Amino acid sequence: MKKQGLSGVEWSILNSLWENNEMTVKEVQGSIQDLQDKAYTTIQTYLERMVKYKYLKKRKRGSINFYYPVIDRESILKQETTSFLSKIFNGSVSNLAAFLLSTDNISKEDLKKLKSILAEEEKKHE
Amino acid sequence: MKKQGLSGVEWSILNSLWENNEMTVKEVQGSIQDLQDKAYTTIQTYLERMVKYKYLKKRKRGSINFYYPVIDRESILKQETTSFLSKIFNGSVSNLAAFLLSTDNISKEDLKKLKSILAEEEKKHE
DNA sequence: CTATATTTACTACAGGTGTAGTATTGCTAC
DNA sequence: GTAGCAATACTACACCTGTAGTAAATATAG
Repeated sequence: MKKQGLSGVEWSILNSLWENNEMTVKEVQGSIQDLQDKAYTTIQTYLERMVKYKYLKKRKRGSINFYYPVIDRESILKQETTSFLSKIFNGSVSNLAAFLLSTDNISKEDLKKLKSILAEEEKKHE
Repeated sequence: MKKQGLSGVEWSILNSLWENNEMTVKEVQGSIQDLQDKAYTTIQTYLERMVKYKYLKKRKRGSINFYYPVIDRESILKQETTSFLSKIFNGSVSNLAAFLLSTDNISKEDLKKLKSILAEEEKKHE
């Protein structure tokens, strides 16, 4: 079968690795709240599978494995966003925004930030 | 294990059913491009599993099964959107918008629509 | 009515995914 | 240098998911 999109945990792991460049199993576990109560080998399995699927590579320092990302954050972001938007909102952010507004699912702050981002964009293209 | 989010196909099926109230296997297959070249029983399996997971129910008319949705479109939209945004964009639409703008991944039309939706909202709250 | 086609109900199977156990290897503190 | 702890490598297992085959029931055309 084909690998699905990234799961929440895989995403957290990637975020940690993008920030820290390379990490051991233990460090990864330490950095992610949701993994705190999981078995050490569970995290190991995640990491090994992500290597298998070419999201990561590993390198040994001494006898310890260090994992590091070999995929680009921006391209994954784009891929996940595109697939989400096209699946649910016919590919359109404005549809998403319309939904959030009409159902009151956006915070005041976020709405404000959204407006200011767009205003900013406006300026740039004057 | 836990059911993942809705797959693309499941989403299409739900959309068809929300529009048509109830449909047979054949009708579902006919209504979705991506299922055209799949075996009839593949669609049947999708539908039966969606019944098992309580997205749908079925009712017999004569000896034919008709499937219909028992979940609310809006609540699923909300659930999927929330989980996507929190997974990838820290729960914030403005982060998503910022990403799309900075990487030039939004069409002119969509951007225009987005602005007009926000302007509209502005008016409503005067 | 009977041969054919449709539909259902059930089964199957490979690969994904969350979760973790076990055996072995290697490090560390006496 | 050895007992114990930590890390690696490997294996396991149940449920998910895409895909579909098969047998039995039912409808349909002639």
